[in-house]
Amino acid sequence: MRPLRADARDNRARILTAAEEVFGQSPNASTDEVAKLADVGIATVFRHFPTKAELLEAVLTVRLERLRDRAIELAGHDDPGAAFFAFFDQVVAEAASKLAIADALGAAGSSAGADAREAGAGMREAFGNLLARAQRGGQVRADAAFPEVYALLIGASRGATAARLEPEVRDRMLALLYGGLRTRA
Amino acid sequence: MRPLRADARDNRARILTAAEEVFGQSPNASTDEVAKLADVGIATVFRHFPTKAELLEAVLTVRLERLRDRAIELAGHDDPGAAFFAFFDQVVAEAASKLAIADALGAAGSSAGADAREAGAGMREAFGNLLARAQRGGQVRADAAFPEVYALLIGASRGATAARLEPEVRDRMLALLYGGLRTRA
DNA sequence: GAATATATGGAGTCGCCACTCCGTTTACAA
DNA sequence: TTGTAAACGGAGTGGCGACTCCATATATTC
Repeated sequence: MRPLRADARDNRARILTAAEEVFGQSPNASTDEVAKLADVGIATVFRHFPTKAELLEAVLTVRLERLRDRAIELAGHDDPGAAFFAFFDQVVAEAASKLAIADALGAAGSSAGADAREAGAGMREAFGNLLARAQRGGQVRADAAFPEVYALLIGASRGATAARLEPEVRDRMLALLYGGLRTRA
Repeated sequence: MRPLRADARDNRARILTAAEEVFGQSPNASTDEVAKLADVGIATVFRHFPTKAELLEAVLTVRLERLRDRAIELAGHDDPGAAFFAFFDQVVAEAASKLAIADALGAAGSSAGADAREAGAGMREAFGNLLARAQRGGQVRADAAFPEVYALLIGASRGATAARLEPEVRDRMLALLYGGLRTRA
């Protein structure tokens, strides 16, 4: 298929941005709200994303890819333990301010379109890599397998989101959690 | 106000049970479904619970009270550490099979009617009591304050629910988490 | 076993929201 | 320019779901 016309490309990008904003605030907002914020007719939204689900998936995919990139970036750092926990921190912190990221994390594995599923897999792979490095570096318990560590990541994200934690409480919660993940002194 | 007529009392109870079942499966099911399962007209549901929110709140309240009772019961056990972790286990296990309980936990503190809020407070108090005992018994780190421990409970519940964990993964996740909560050997 | 206050069922009503239709506008190519 | 395929906007449309109305039924009271 031919490349998009310039205005169409612009609109598509604006719609995605608006959707991320709107659904970040309240995940079951209406498509109209997205159109309004993007300053675009409703039909335009549906032309680019034929279904609300596809729009949501696109937002989700963007988020997951961003997290994956962050994980890859952190994998280059000197201290693998610090890198691992920094990533964990960041995911949880963003989840707290953006409701949808936690849902994104949850949905990514199971009921989602191919794009989102792929993005989720990429993100998990990058996170798994951070974990493996931190374990080789002796900073994270070697007997902690990926699935349960990932479950903790999702849980901490969703918990922080649901409970609207004060930042200090969130940090103390993570400190307790990290105590379970770290190797013993 | 006068006591309910016998049939009305029955119906009310059946509606509550049906609602717990239905909303446990999918939290945004329609009121009709509840009516169908309770074998009652829609109007009857709305007569007893004038609003969908009130129906949800009633379900939530029942759940919270049940958890509180369980916590109180466990507070009588010999081993306070075991009691604490048993409660934790149970909440998480139920969350995994009943979607709504986690939402319940999350919503209980903030946006909910007076009944649910009160039930939530009662439950948290009972859980706090379990925690305090386990700390006095030297089985849980004394420096873990209630808010972050509670946040972990919610997080673990929501994480287990969202990720549809295999039971063994869930158990290993909890083992890691408990490692952070327990006092060091 | 009436009389009557209480309850009931289910056919409506109403608003919201995902999605479509089509007449108008706009980017691009020649 | 001008022709035209590509995009656009926004007024529909249809369906769903919360909530109401009221004619009927049934518990309770005497």
